[in-house]
Amino acid sequence: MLSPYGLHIIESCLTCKLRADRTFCDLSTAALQAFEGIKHAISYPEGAVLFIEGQTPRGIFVLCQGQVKLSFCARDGKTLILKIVEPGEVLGLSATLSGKPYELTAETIDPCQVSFVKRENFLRFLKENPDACFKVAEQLSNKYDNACHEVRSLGLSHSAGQKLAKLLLEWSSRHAESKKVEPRVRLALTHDEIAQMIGTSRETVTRLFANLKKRQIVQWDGSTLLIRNKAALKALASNG
Amino acid sequence: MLSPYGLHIIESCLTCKLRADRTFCDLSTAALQAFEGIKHAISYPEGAVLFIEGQTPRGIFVLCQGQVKLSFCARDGKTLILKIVEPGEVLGLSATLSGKPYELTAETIDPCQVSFVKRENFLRFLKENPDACFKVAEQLSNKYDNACHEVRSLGLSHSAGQKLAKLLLEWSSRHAESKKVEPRVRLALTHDEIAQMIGTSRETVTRLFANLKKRQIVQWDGSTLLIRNKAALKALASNG
DNA sequence: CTTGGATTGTGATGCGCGTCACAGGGTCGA
DNA sequence: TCGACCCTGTGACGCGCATCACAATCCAAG
Repeated sequence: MLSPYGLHIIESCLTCKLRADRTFCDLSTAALQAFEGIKHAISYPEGAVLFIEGQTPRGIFVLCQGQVKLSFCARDGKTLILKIVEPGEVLGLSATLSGKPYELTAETIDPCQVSFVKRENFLRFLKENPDACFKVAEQLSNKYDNACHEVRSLGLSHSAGQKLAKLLLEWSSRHAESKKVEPRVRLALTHDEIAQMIGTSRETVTRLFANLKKRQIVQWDGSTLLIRNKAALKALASNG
Repeated sequence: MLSPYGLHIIESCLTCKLRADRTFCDLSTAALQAFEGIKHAISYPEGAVLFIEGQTPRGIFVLCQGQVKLSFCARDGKTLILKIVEPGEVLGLSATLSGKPYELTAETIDPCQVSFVKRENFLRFLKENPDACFKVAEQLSNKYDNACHEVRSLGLSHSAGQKLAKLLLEWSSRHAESKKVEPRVRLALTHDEIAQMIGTSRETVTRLFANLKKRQIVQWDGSTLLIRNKAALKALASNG
């Protein structure tokens, strides 16, 4: 079945084949059926905003397909990207649980399919399904761990170059097509967005990449990045 | 009863009078008894290390009394303090749940009383006590929220002065003795530690304080800080 | 009271990088 | 095919702050 934005919609969680790979979705049969009863499958185009930091939480969004950008935005327009979320992660979880405002903004960067659950339904669901509650704790652990890494990177790095090196290494270990000595990373982000991920300016990113290229450490191949000298990159990233 | 380090030890969670005020500890009777059966009450002197980032998780530490410093440490010795933990918070929770290494280091800055629970016991306890599991999720929400604030502050601030202003305002809203126009904050931290909280150098903190004092925005009174012009401080902190 | 160690206060210096400004390319729609 | 728009590349300039190097205090312990 095709949705408005060209997605192949997964109709039901009960028959979803991707479920086993996903931390949260792999629930007991009973919990899964309860979840199926309260969730709404929604499709979003690229650039849609799921929620904005500061809003009172309406509920959670389980990302089924597509990618979502999580970011903080300052009043002067400056933006900081916390991470790009992959399918399987639950968004708005922390705020929905605590009732405090969403702490960041979630915006799709692809066409996305999402399972939305209203706050009161979700809280009831958790009370009635202990195993789901445990999964939620696991999800939150991962989120916390992730945020801690960002704090480390932002707070302990000595230079923008160091932060960029760390980011590239992280990508190569997460998304690389192979575990080879020279990993390739598909990269759909602009220099501006990369700058927002490491808290620096666009020009600096451009200059850093130019430098890395000159020193034969990385190389562009269309929209994929080839890391030619992982050791050198590690040296740049080290300490912190 | 007095412990080695001059603490008034709370013998049992079942009779602990502070329980109701604390997010995690306020469990159902059944859960509380189960918890009582697996916890170990431990006392630490000032400067004791509960766990170090990178260690495989041994279990959780519920802070009953005292204060604990959570920090990241880079290989070059540079340190970043994430927060000072107050009683009631559960430490090492995320790592214990996920099995991943502790993401930061926890060190007492007071004599502390702690309830320690071994990892396997704690996980079993959670499986058998759904309400505790929910409390854990709440705790993790708070931790995540907290980490997000730190990311915002580190990543979106334009200057060290801005970060310091934010920190002082946060303290004044959390620890101030009164809600008055000129809040007082007890402050046991050195300039060096404050620098480590906002990711800057000690000298910068000294200079910033000198500046604030000259402009009559803050004022020292022994070990308490008096905020004389909260509006000005807010102006300095704004944006971000 | 004295001494030694931690804490605070200040000047000088230099580099990183944010910011402004503008010049190519690449893409898409009219 | 042309213009509008977004992305990338590069130079110039200047501020913020890390760093080094001491001096001035403060405090606890002998």
